[in-house]
Amino acid sequence: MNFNAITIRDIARALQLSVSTVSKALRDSYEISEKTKKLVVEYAEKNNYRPNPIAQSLKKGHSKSIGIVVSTIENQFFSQVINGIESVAYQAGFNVIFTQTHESYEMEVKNVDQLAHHSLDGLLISLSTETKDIEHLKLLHKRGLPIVFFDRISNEIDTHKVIADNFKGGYDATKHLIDSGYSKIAHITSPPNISITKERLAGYNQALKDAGLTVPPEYIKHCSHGGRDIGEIENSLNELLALKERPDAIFTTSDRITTTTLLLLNKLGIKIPEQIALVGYTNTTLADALNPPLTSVYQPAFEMGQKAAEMLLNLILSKRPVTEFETVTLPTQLFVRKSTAPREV
Amino acid sequence: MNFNAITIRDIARALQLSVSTVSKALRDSYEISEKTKKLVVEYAEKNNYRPNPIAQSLKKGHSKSIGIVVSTIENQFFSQVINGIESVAYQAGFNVIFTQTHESYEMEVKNVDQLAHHSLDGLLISLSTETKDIEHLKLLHKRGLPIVFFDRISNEIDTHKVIADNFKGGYDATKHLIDSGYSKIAHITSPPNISITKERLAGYNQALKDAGLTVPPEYIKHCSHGGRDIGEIENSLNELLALKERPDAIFTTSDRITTTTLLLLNKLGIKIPEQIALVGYTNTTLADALNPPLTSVYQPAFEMGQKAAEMLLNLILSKRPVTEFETVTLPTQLFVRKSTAPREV
DNA sequence: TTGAAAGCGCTACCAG
DNA sequence: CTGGTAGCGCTTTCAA
Repeated sequence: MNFNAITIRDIARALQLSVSTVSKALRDSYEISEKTKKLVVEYAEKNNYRPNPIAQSLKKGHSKSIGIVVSTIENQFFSQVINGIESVAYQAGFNVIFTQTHESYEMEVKNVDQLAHHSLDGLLISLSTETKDIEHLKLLHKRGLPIVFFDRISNEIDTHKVIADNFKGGYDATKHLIDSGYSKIAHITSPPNISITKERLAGYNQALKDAGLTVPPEYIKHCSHGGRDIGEIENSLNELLALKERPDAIFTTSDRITTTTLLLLNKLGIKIPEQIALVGYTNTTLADALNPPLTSVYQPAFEMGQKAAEMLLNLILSKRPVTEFETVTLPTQLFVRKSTAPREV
Repeated sequence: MNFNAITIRDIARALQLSVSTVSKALRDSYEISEKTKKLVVEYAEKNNYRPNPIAQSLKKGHSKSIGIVVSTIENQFFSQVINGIESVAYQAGFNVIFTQTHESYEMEVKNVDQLAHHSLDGLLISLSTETKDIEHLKLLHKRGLPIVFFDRISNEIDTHKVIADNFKGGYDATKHLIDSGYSKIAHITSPPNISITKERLAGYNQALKDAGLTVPPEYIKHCSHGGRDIGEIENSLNELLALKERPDAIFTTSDRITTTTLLLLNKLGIKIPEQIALVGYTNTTLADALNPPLTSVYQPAFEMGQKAAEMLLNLILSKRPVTEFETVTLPTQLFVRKSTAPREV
């Protein structure tokens, strides 16, 4: 409150008391008489006094706020995660400060730096697709900043982590395609350096293997910017469609890649699932209303946010240094819809 | 940085200098010799010194952060707005702190209060659907907190505002339906107390009037929670469908109401637009991929966020009190798609 | 039960 | 050019 608010001093002066007495009275200290307390509290209330949290922060050494770094809020998955984070942070009286990397490593470093030096008590982060090196985080972590990873994590820092079961998500999606009669299954995904890509890809590969299927390496497309621009998704898709051995199904990861693929397929007039089936990771609430209704791998995003926030709060509030860390894995759900209807033979 | 960071004092001690000299050297003051500056700056850099922004805030009286209050981030419109806000705030070196009201007046009051007393430099707000009274904001505004309204605004506070052209959005949508051969046009919208509802409704009414059409009052449905729960949308829709004079088209407002209506209609097996046409406000990027592709009123959400943030920053950074305020109105766009295909007679 | 005073980290004023 | 000191608003010993 820079806008000339009433301070503890003002009320001390008005009541002919000392600053410390007022401070104690406000915090309901046992050292202060009921009478004085009442006097102070009433005056404070009447004049709408609020302690200046900046001063409190400076004194106490913490700011009651946590930072969030995500790639972009304009993605249902992340907005749901943030929603979850906010809900628990709010309950605990913590503020939430957030920034977006737009999948850029440089932005990530800058954001983290800015946040870290804006005195927050903890950091919640999902790495950008470009991020390979996490020195920027290691440094802060070493200096004592509590960090919890979610979604796109790194194993180079020993701390709490929350992820969805990416392997199973990939496995289930692929297996479902196989069970529905598809065998030439392509995969459009994010860059191979980030955790979720590897895990989902592993699930995909395992499902193929378990079914005794093999696919040519050209069936796996990595969008180096995680689908940040439509162009790279379009290229991947076109390349797949141009293959002599054209895939009969596609498994996509991430909201952006999934919905864009659907959009493009529709635009090209390619019938789903008749000409090509589609299953993808997405948290959109509109999967049922899409054309066709889209079989989707859904992640419990809200719960992921809640869990991550809880873990971070634990770290922050813990009296003694935490040395035991856990990685929580949340289940994904496969919602079967028309885009993967059993293949007609 | 509560995690034992290096302070200006540490470096003063290490270099056998005074605190003030170090402070000045760091701020590149003309009073300090080049030699000392170099010494200090190098030491600071080597030891990764960062000024404690909390202390700076306390000293300077501002925090370099702005607060955002929206109903829910899990709505493409708002996430796009926030995206816009963040982009300009970031450029200006401001942090963004956000909270959600979930359309509850009580939450709004609490959030505003919490934010306001968390020492921010300015506030960006879109009112909750429940909000009728804005004393909570008036008070802060009177005390000097810069506020900019966007989307759901109030005229009870004289300040900058950014809105989309809601009247025209409503008018265009309705006129388009009329031009496409529909005449029994219903309207499902938010509660009548919020600005956007009134404006869009006015546009709807005007378009009907201009076409010489009248509709029974039962054609206008207000969802008292702005569509926060599906139930109220479902009820409105069912009531409309049960009317003896059943509407042949529906105009909906807000992402939530629009997409839910589409979902429900699909579920009921009602053909769009054959049995009932649909046009709605929504900022979803998936309108083209919906079943059927949805004619939508699109608001320049990102630009709205940018504009609102710019205005707020102006207010914050302005040396002298601002007394001239403006209300910026951004154009909406009508994207015509299949859900309002010309009526076959 | 109350108050004086120190100090969180920084900036700014005034002396030297 | 450098340093001492006050003070932002609050909490917290320590005395009284």
